[in-house]
Amino acid sequence: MAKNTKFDRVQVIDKATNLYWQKGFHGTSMRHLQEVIDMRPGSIYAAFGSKEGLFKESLAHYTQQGLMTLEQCCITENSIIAGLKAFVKELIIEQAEHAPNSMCMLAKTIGELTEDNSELLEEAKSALKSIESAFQTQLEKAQQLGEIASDKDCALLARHLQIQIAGLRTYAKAYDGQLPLAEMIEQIFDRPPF
Amino acid sequence: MAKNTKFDRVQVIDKATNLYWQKGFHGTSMRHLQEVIDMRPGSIYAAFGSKEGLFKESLAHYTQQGLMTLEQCCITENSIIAGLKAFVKELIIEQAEHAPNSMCMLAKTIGELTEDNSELLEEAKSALKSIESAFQTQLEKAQQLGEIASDKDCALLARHLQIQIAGLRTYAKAYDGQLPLAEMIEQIFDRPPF
DNA sequence: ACTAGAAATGAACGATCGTTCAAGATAAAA
DNA sequence: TTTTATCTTGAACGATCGTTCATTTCTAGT
Repeated sequence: MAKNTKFDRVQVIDKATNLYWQKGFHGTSMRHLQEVIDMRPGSIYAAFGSKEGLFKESLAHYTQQGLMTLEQCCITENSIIAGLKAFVKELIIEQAEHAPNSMCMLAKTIGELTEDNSELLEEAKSALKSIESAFQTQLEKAQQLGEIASDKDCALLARHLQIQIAGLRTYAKAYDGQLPLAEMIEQIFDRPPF
Repeated sequence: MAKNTKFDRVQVIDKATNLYWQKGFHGTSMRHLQEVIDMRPGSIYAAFGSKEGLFKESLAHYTQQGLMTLEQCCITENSIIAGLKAFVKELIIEQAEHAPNSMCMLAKTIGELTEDNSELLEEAKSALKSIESAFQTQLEKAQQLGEIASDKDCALLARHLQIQIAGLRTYAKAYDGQLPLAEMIEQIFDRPPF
C-alpha cells in the first residue's frame, strides 16, 4: 500500500559530496544542489532534513570512502608502508587532478566552519581522528611485520602523517602542478620520525 | 572646499580582516561587516568598491602584518633560526588562542575559494608565495651567518617550512589544546631537511 | 557667514537564500 | 480495479543577500 523510493540514496550522497567538497558548505546553495543531485526540494528535505543534514551525511560518506581506499591500498601493495605511500599518492597526486578539490574535504570543512555550525565541525574533527586511527592501526601492523623499528611510537607516526598530508595538500593547491609531489611523498617516509 | 574622510582606513581594514579571517569570505555578510567596522553600506562601497574589494585589501593587510612580524622576530631573537622558531610559535601557539581563527587566513582562503572568485584566489596564492620568499631570504641570511650548513637549499627549506606550518595549523584546529605544540615546532628545525 | 563639494547616511532594490506544504503521481495491498 | 499510504513535485514563503543612490551632514576655502 505504498510507493517505493525512486532515487538511489548512495548515488545522491556521492554527488552531493562532490559539490560540497568543491564549493564548501557556505559556498553551496540548495538550488545548485537540487540541480546536481536531480531532486526537488521537498524530496531532499524529506530524505535529509536540511542542508546541514545532507552535509553531515556527505562528511560520513567521504570519510568512509577514504577509509576503504586506505584499506584497499594496504592490501594491494606488497607491504603496509608501500600501501600507505600509495594511499598518500592517491590523495595528493591523483585527487589534485581529478577530484572536486585537491584539498581534503575534512580539512576544508574544519577551516571553513565556526561554532555557528558546531555539530558539523565536530563531525569533521571526529572523522579526521578516525582516519588517524586507521593510520595507526596500519602502522602497528607494519611494526609487527618488521617494516618499522619496534621502538617507534605508531600514534606519533600517524599524527605526523596527518600533518604532512594536510600541509602538502594545502600547499599543492597554492602551487598547482609545478611540484615534485611523488618525491616529496617518498621523503615523508624516509625521514624522521619514520 | 571639502570634507575630510572621518574613518581610519587602517583600523577599518584591520577589523574587517579579523571578521573575514574568522568567518571566511562566504561566511561573512556585508551586514555583519557593517556592524563590526561601524560604517554604512554607502561609505563601504565608496571606499572599497565591493565585498571582494574589501576582502582583497584584508588579504594584503594580513600578509603585510605577517611579513612584519617575521622581520621583527628575526631582529629580536639571538639568531635567525631562533627568530624563525619564535615566529612559528607565534603563529601556531599564540594565534591558536587569541586570533580569530587558528588557521592561516591565506590557507583558509585557498581552501574555501574556487574559480568563481579567481582574483581573490590568485591574490591569496601569491601572498603565500611572498611569505615563502621572506622565509627563504631569512634562511639565506642564516646560512651566511653559519647557522645552517652551506650545502642546504634554502628554497627547499622555505617550502618545507610552509608545508609544516600549514599542516600543523590545520591539525591544531582539529585537536585543539591537547598537543605538545612547542615541542613539535622545535622538532621541525631539528630534523631533515634542516 | 556663506557656499561649494566631498563624505556619510540608510531606506530600498532585485536577487537569491534555505525551507515549507498543499497538491499530484505512483505502486503495493485489498 | 479500487484503495491507500507514501513518494514526488514545484510554487511560494519570509529572511537575508550584496549593492545602489537620493538625501543629508559636514567642513575647508572664500
